[in-house]
Amino acid sequence: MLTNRQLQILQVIVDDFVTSAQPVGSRQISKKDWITFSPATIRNEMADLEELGFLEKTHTSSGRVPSEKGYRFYVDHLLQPQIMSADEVTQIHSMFKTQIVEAEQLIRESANILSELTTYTTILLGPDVQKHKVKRFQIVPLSEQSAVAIIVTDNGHVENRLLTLPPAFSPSDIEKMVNILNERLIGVSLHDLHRKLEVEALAVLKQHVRTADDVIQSLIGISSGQNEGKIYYGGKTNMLNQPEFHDLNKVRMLMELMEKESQLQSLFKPNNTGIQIRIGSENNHLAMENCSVITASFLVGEEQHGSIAIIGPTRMDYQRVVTILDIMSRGLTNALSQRND
Amino acid sequence: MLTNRQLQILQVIVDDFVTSAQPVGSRQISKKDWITFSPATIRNEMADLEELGFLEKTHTSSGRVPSEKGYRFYVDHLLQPQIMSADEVTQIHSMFKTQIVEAEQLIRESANILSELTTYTTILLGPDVQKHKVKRFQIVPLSEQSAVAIIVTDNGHVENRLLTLPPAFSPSDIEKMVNILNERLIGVSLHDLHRKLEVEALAVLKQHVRTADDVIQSLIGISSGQNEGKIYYGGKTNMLNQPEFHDLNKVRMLMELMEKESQLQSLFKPNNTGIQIRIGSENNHLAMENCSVITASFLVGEEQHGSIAIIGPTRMDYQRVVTILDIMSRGLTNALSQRND
DNA sequence: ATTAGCACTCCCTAATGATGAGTGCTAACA
DNA sequence: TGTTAGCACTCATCATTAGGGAGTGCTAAT
Repeated sequence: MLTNRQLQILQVIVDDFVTSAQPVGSRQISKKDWITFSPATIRNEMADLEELGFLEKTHTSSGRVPSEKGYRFYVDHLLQPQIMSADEVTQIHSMFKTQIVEAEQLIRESANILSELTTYTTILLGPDVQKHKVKRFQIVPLSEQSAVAIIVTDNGHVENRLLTLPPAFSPSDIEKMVNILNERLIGVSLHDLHRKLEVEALAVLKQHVRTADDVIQSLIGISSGQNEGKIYYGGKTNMLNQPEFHDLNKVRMLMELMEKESQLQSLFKPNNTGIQIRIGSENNHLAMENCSVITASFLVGEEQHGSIAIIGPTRMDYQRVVTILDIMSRGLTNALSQRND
Repeated sequence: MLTNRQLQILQVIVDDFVTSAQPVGSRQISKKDWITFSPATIRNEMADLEELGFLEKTHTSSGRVPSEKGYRFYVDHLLQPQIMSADEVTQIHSMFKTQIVEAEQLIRESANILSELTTYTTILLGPDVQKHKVKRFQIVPLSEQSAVAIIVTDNGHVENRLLTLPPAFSPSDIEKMVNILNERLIGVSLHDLHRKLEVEALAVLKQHVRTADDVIQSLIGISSGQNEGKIYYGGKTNMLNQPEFHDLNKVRMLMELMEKESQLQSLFKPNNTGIQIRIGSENNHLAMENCSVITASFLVGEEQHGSIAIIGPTRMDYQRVVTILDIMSRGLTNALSQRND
């Protein structure tokens, strides 16, 4: 177990390093007026803390830098709720107070405000579309050969796809088809739709409408199309301001990672509710070795939830981000759940 | 007017510099086996070309580098159609040969292939939504208080927006409303829709449906929402590989520019058809001082068109990009116009 | 008109040394 | 016994220096 003095020192080192990005030395620590012991004592304690794995040196005669284990300990035991400036609180709340506009607009705005306030990068994952349930099918013919299929889900999401109609596919065929689909598939989640279409609907439709095969195939495409929630970014370029990303290679790896939408879910989605912090290698990804991710989730309606991830260097202002994220996720839950009652 | 020899030298310098990114000296030029004169002669000619403003030196005793004027002359007079490798041609054509999938998918894919083939960054502006014409209105109620309004356009684009219904807005009210809208507004372009809704529809609707005010206001929101075509990116990180972007500040400026969707239209949209090249300061933007943009447009259906922009350093392989872009824009026009017949 | 030769300029790199921040250790102190 | 002052040592950083090399401009010879 760490002594009280060691806790103090660890705390100062993390706090100082987070703001200065410079290794912190014994002298610097001793200057804090609530630190009563001398640099020499601090040096001894630091040597111990290093032996225990909480601190590291960048070279033999440098000051100390928190190790991953150090950060981990810090966020687990040393985090203190931060007081935010009145301005900032207003900035967040004002967003939620405005007449609730389009949900998407709100989410987009949130991502921006978050990255503005934190100076880090925000990734906001919209609720998983797969859980939405079908509310209505619709097929709108465009010409002899083409039409648009539309699926409206229970919470207002709209999926659509262009269909190529088989020759001699009449308007009445379309009507029949839409009716059958609406009879049988309302309430089915998009996730199940794929299978249901293939197994049940296809058989029934064939009885009523010839040449429905191709059309159904296209419809199936809708459900399997984009199978994850939408992704919103905020402050993508913020990371370029962090000294740890003056290395172009790191920047490139990170950017490439963020372009690959498929990976984002696994990397940035929290595995349960509440605020979660993943530090450096805990992210299990080479490009994120020097990054920490703080995630939170918010509710949309009753079941569905989106998630927010803030990505910064491991030398991140954890306290601040945690408080902001907490306020923000609650705010979003409020705003997005009341609209669906 | 430039002598034949000067033309040759300018051409070699641009070609060499484009591939090597190093200032090219007289000795290097004389090594080309179709160059018959000596380094000394070349030096004299280069001095003349510099005086004329086509070349620059990075320092007193360096080789020469093309100036903007040099590039401009090069693209205007020295560009020769490039022969592409069979592999590359196949890669492009194979994309168009596959069963025509979703238009959006095709465009997205194009952006990726383009940036892969060119090693530069691609910005692809989808057709201007404002020109689409309304094909069908639809309002799908979700609950007592909310509904989704859907507008399908003539070429299959779907716009949608959540509506908050006024209290006691009955299903029959919705039906009435949809009917009126469909009667009056089919064929109107999204661009005009805004005004028509405000001026004509509002008045008529008020007569038939009380409390339609708010709903109409929301509908108006659809048309004025995103008023430009969709934007697709390809190879955003490609520029990081170019030596001229080893400077983090330039990278940041460029990235920030590309995030600001509002600016993209004016910067990357060609002002008429055909392939256009804007070099360095011709882009009229600080962040693009060291960049060139090559743009082309493609047709979707009869009137509408999207545009492609390739962004690279001024030291860009103009010949190659121009040929690729030409193939690609024709291909896209073909693929996207036949589907609408 | 072209070219060989040569002095000159300037970038780039590696080597050198001085400076200073910070440490670990030892011995003195309370 | 825990704390602290003192000191030798390490290492990054920065400025300076020197050598090498690529390339030019000029002049004189062809």
